[in-house]
Amino acid sequence: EEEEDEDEEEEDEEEDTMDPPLLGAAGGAPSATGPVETVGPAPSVHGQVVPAGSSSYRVIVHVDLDCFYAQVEMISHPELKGKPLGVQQKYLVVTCNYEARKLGVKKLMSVRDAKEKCPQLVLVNGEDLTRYREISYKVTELLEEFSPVVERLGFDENFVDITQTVEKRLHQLQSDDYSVLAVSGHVYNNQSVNLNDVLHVRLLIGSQIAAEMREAIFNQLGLTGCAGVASNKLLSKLVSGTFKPNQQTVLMPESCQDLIGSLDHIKQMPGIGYKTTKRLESLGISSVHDLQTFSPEILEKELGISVAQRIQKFSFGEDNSPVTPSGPPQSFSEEDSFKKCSSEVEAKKKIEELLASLLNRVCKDGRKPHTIRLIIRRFSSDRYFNRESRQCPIPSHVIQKLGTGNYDVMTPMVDILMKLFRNMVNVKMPFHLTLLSVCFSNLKSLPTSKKGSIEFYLTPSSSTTSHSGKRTYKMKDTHMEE
DNA sequence: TGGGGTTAT
DNA sequence: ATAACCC
Repeated sequence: EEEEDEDEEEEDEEEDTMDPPLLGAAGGAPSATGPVETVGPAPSVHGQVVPAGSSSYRVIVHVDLDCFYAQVEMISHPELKGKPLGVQQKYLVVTCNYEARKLGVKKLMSVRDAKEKCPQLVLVNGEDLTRYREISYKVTELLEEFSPVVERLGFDENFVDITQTVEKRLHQLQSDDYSVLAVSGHVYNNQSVNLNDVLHVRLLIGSQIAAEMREAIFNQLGLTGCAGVASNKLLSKLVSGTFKPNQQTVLMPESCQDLIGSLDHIKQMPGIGYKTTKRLESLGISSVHDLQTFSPEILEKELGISVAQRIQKFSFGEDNSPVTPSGPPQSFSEEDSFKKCSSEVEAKKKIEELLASLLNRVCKDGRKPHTIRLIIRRFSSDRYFNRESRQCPIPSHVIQKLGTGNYDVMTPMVDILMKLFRNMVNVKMPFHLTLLSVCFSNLKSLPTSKKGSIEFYLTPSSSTTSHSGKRTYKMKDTHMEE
């Protein structure tokens, strides 16, 4: 076994080669599907330039770690391996390993039910996400070595656009190498692979890269997971779950209709959530086929043009959304839920705890938040959606003290948060909260070099030009000092 | 029903 | 600031 030199990807323009349309008109789709998967105005994301007018197909891999929190806990506590293990947050088992699943424990099962089903179940507390978050980002960083285009979805899933990586390998191949090409992992539907079909060959190479990704994640981090390889995010995500722990599946275009047809309810379509499902059901739409054949005009009226067009495309397996590199997080938050919090001092204590953890995290990140938000949940039988929030800019003198351990940044921050609190909660009246959360957002990098420096925050002003002939600048909106 | 995240309006 | 979506 020799090292494959993975090396970097450059601005190599691997375009041309007019290819057949992506999805064959398989499976009697009644509505006009149009040119499938053409990306109109060339989205140029990280060098994924799509020449205007050329048909574009992509190779996307969805990587989905197996019961992630449970795996992390088994790495931290090897003595737990082999035992049925659940990760607990408050009175919920949020995930569990496969030993526990065999014994009937399900994700998001209450601790009571889980213990009843499985008395030997070992529970560990998973309310502190620090380790999960750290390892989650290690996985993302590892995947970024294969292609810089990696989008996170939660802590345990990533999309990777490996179109360019595949192209590079394809062009490195000699024609007589084709005979040694073999798919890695499962092929959806057991469909046969045609080595004369350029799309098949690209997806096949994609399956090999997916296998290398999973190998790297296992060798370097000790984690197992699934992968799905397909021509867009929707399909890669759907296909990754077909063989479940620690296996991978590639979808050839001809099996697309079978894949989406395998869903027994539209709710299983990623992107169609609780609310949309309810509205679709009120229209009599419950299966993928219902959605495919429903009048687009009526759908647009009910859901708005944006959602309607997007999800109706989903029903045909079409999804032109790009893999958007996540980069560093847009926000940091800490939350805690509880049975009851009904006094201001009690709330202040909890807020101080949340804030202390957050300050720690934000300090390690290096960037500085410019916005702070407080979120509450009031007690109500009304089940879900009862969160309210208030946010405000962080005063610049507080921001500056952020990195420096010397100064007390807690006090001014707590003062701000308590003002936000009193803005939402009338403390002179009885109240009953069940959740508090603090969020830092609007993160900005420190002014480091030229580009990160003063000019970054100023925008050229045409209205005024100084007599010296030098350009003058205006402040770019909000909270800046000096 | 936890403790997080994202984008769109 | 909220509403929708994702895990």
